[in-house]
Amino acid sequence: MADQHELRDKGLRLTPQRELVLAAVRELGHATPEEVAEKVRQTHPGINLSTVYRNLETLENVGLVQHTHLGHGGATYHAAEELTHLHLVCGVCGSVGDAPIEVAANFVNSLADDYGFKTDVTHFAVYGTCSTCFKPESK
Amino acid sequence: MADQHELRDKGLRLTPQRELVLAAVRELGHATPEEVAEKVRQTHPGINLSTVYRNLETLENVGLVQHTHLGHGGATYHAAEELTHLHLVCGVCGSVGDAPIEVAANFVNSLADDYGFKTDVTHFAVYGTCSTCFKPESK
DNA sequence: GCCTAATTGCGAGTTACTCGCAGGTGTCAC
DNA sequence: GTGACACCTGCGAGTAACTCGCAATTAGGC
Repeated sequence: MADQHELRDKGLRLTPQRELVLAAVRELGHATPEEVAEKVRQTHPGINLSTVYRNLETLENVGLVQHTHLGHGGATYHAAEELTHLHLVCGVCGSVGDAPIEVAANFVNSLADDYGFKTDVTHFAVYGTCSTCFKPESK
Repeated sequence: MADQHELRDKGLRLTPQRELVLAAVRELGHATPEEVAEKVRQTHPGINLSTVYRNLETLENVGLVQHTHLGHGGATYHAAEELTHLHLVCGVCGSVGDAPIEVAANFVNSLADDYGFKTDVTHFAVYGTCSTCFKPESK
């Protein structure tokens, strides 16, 4: 773990709470702040929700985690090194699927060429209907 | 306006408040529930925020308006007939640009072919950095 | 070990909605 | 035009998800 390095470089400290928040994000894959808090409480019951929110923000500034909007409204956090796929959110069943970012390569390039817009495909989910829900349920 | 038709078909009524909410959405283009409420209050000051929220939801069920996630968390509403473009949200300056849905056609097709996922590109914004913010500001 | 600034926990405050209820009012039937 | 009913509205209370200020604590450099 060279996480300390990332933090210290910015004059930040590596506290037990911060380590636990980062570990929780890494372990959970996708997680809302509340889920992270719950996970952290398993090993450090006294941790405050504010602390979780603040650490998530701090870790994001440092670049160790990133947030994504999967729907509803709240943000979902990921470890930065996991962000190699985009999210397919099904509006019917609510499931979240993954797809490699390469699928969007052409799309990203068109946007860059035609609009000068540099897209971060992983930040927002891709909304639609998954194969399971789209197939006419017989009837 | 055949809006009445859409509503009555589902046993719903066309009240003045409902009409105003729909008119406000059409006039504003993109609007948050609060912006809609403010707009409606210009001609009908007594309208309640709950009423705006409920009507937005009702109109969405009927298919006259749709909501999109442009960022932050809250939803933004559009008249259904206006949803012919996708939104390019700049993470730096916060501006919202438009691009025709055709740009995403290939992307949507790949997702459909490879994952059976039927994408609704307009539901979530496309996040990134706009041309203005991306160009190194001289300096 | 000491000192300073970054952090934490806590409680209060804010924002954006959501809900239940009682009275009001479009619509349809006649 | 009149009546009746179910849909709507306004209102106030309630909730979820954060955010903030502050005093006490503690990581890290020396």
